[in-house]
Amino acid sequence: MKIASFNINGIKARQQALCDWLDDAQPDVVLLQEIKSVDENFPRAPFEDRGYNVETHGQKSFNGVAILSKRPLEDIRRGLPGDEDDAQARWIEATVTGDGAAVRLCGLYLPNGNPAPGPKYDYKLAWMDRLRIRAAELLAAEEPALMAGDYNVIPQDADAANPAAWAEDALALPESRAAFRRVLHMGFTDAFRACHPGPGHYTFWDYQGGAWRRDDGIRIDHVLLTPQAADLMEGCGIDREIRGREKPSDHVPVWVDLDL
DNA sequence: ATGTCGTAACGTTTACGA
Repeated sequence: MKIASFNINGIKARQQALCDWLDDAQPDVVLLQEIKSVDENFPRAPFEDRGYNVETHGQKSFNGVAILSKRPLEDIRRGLPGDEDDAQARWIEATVTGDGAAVRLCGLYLPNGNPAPGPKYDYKLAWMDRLRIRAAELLAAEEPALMAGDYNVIPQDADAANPAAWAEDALALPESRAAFRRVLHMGFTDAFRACHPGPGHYTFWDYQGGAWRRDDGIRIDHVLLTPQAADLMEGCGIDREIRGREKPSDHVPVWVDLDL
């Protein structure tokens, strides 16, 4: 089962590009971030026509996450637990069952956090602490599960073409990296790193300054696997090529193939 | 030339978030 994560930067603007990629890549599941749409306005038809079930958790203008799945989605939950006053749509969960096993899917859009320091950075770190608590619950279940999405964290200098340019940025500050490591070290596998060690692999290139042309990218979209999911991994990749297409998102998909 | 893009709004332009 091919499961992908893709920050599409606006579903209205990306509908055609997303459909073109779906037709090429044929993922079984896609976890979407930054749909920038309320649920009522999400264009479901082009995806349902392609055989996907669609579940959204949107808000007006900003953020918003969704799941597309060729197999039925069960036990859907919206919102990251731990703060009932948090109105930002950044988390959605569902279970999908393969031929053998089931996997719990968590799609996330972690706060950017800039400018740091400041209230937005405080919100990012608080959100990461809530993520850690939900992650601990997933591990305790001892079942296949994954948390995939735009983490807005550059884990190590090797995950940036120009790490010096990001040194003071909320995506790379030591506290951001420590919070990400804290989750990883509980027992998750960074799926892409497990398959592809070494530098030069990115999932985001800024629209500005010719970042794509210069390959000035960063790796901030991640798939974290519980041990039971990691044992099922048959491959992982980044669909880098689509960043060069017409009207691209500034992110590209990262995917994992699980033997479910 | 704050150099790009997407979204919303008292819209033919500005503000915000990224």
